[in-house]
Amino acid sequence: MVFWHILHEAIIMIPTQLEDLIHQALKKAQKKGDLPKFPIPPITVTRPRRGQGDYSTALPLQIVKQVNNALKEQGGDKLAPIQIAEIVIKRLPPADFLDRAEAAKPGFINFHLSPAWLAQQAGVIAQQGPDYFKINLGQDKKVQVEFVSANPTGPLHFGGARNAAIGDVLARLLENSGYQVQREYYVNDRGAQMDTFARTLWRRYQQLFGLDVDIPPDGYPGAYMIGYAEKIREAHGDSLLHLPEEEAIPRFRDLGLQIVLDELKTDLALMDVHFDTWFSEQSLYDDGTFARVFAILSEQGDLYEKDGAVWFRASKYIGGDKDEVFVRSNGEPGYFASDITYHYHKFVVRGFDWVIDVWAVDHQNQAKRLPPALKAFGIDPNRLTIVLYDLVTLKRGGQEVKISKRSGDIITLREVLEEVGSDAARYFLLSHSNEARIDFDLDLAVAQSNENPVYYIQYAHARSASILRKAAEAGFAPNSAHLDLLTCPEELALLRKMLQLPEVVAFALEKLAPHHLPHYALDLAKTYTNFYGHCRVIATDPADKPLTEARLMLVQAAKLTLAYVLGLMGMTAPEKM
RNA sequence: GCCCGCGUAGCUCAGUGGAUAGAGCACUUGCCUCCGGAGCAAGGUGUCGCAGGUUCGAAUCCUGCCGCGGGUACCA
Repeated sequence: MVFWHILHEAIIMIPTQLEDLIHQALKKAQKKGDLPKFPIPPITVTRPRRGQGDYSTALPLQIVKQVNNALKEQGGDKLAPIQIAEIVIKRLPPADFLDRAEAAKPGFINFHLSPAWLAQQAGVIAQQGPDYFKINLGQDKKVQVEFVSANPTGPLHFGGARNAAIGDVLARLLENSGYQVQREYYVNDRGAQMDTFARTLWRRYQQLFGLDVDIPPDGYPGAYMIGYAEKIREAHGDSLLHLPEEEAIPRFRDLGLQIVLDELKTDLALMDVHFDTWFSEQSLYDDGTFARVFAILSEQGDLYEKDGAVWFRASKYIGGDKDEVFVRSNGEPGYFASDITYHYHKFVVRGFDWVIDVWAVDHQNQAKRLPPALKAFGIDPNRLTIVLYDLVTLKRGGQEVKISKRSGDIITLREVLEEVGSDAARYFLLSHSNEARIDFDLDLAVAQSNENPVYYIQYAHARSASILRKAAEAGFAPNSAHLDLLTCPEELALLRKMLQLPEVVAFALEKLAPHHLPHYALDLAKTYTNFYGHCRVIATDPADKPLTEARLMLVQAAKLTLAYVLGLMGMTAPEKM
C-alpha cells in the first residue's frame, strides 16, 4: 500500500517528477564536468502559457549567474543560459512520459509529453477511477476545518453560504489529498446575544397566548422568532407560560438553541454541507478548559488587572501589538478569552496538527491577534491558518438586495438555494478568489443559459453518460486494447487537461484557494466539448470498432474526471439533464 | 490617522518573478440529414489604477500616491 502510494504519486505529479529529473541532470552534469560546482537551488517546473511544450522551467536563467561566477573562479569561459539548458537536456534521464525536452531562447527548457504515453492514460484513469487523482500530500495528518460558525440565533443568512462553500470545498480538497479531516461548527451558545435571543423567544411565546408583552428593545425582531415560538408551543403547549423569568430564560435558551441548530443542519444539508462536530462554546466553561487556560496564563504572568478588568499581555508575544481584555469588568470572559480557550482546546486537548478557520473579512482584526496569542501555550502559530474571504452582495437584476433588512428579516440561505439551486450557488460562490468581493445576482445565477457555466460543465458530463449509454446499445464497450489510435490533437488535448487535475488540486490546496477548481472545470468541459465536436465517438462503419472502443475509453475517463472535479466542488454530476 | 484587501478587455473574473497577459458573457459572421445545438468554428478589443524602484526579466516583489471596501470596542 505504501509502495502503491509512492508509485502512484510518481505517475500523476509530473511536475514533481520533472523537477527531480532536472535535479539529477544537474548533478550528473556537475559530476561530468559540464557544469561547475554550485549549490543546486530549488527547481520549479510550471505549465507555460501556450505553445511552449507541456511543462517548462526557467532554471537556466535563474542559475546563470552562479554558474558563471563559479566558472570565473576556475578560469573557464562564460556560458549563455541557453547553453546551460542544452547541457541539462543532454544529461536528463529518460522517462516514459517524456517525449522530448527542448532548449528555447533566452534560456528555457520546454518539456513535451509523449503522445503514446498520454493515450494510455485514458485506460489508467478509467481503470483507477477517482484514485487516479488522489495525491498524498497530507500523510494522514489531522486537520480541522472550522467554518460557518454563525451565531445560533436565527436562520443562516445568505452571506453564510460563501463561508459554507469555501470551508466545505477546502475540507473536500484535504480529504482527497491524504488528510484526516474534521468539519466543525463552533456554536456561540453563551454570552449576551444568546440571552437576548432567549428573552425575545420567551416573549414571542407569551404573545402567542395573547399576553400583552413586547420583545426586548434590543431583541430580535425578525418574523422567524415567531416561528420558533410556535414550534415550542406545538411541543409544550402552554406549560411554560407561567414559569418565573429566571427559569424561563435558560429554558427558552436551550429550546431555542436546539431549534436553531436543527434548522441550520437541514439548511446546510440543502447544499450538501455536513459537519462532524458542533462544538459548544459553553462547554469550554463547563468542562474546566477555561479555568485551565486562565491558570496557565496566570502562572506565566500573562494576565494583569486594570480598570476592573483582567487583561492578557498580548504585547509580550511577537505579533501581538497591544494587550487585550480577557475578563471584562462585569466578570464575563470576553470573546478573545473564548477564542483563545477554544483554540487551546483544538490544539492541546484534541491534538489537531493543523487547524483552518474560515472567517469573513470583517473579522480580520481577530485573525491578526489570535495567532500570536497561541504562543502563550507553546503552540506554533503556523499550525493555525485563518482563511479570510470578502463579503457577498446580493443583487437582483443589477439592484442590490439587502441580506439583512431593517425589519430584522433576512435573506436566508434556504431561500436562495430554493431559487437558484445548490449547484449554481456553489459554482458562483466558488469561482471568485477568497479576497474578491462578490456580487451575487440571483437572476444571473438562476438563468439556465449560456451565461451560466454551471450547466455547460454538467452538460459535458451528461453528454458523456449519454454517449456511453448509446454505445452500449449499439454493442460497443470501452476497451484499452487500441488506445494507440488516440492520436488527434483534440484527443491529446483532452488527456493533457485531465492530467492537470492533480496539479490543480495541489495548487488550490497550497493556496487554500478553491476558486481554481471552477476555472479548471470550465476549461476541462471546454476541452471535452471540443473533442466531442471533432472526433465522432460511435462509429457508423463497423470496421472502425477499435477506434470507437478507444474513444469510449477516453469518454469514460473524461466522465470520471468531470465527476471528480464536480465532486470536489460539492456539485452533482448528472447522468441526464 | 493607522492596519488589511481589492483596482486586469464593454461586463463578470482568472493569472505560480518568465516567453506574444487569458477565460466566460456580450457583439459579428458562418454551421442544425450530424453520438444531446445548454453546441462548434472564425473574428478584436488592454496606459494590467498612477508614478518610481528592485531584477537578465514585473500584472506579479518594494515604496509613494489615487479610488473602492473592510478593520481599528470591557460586541461577537
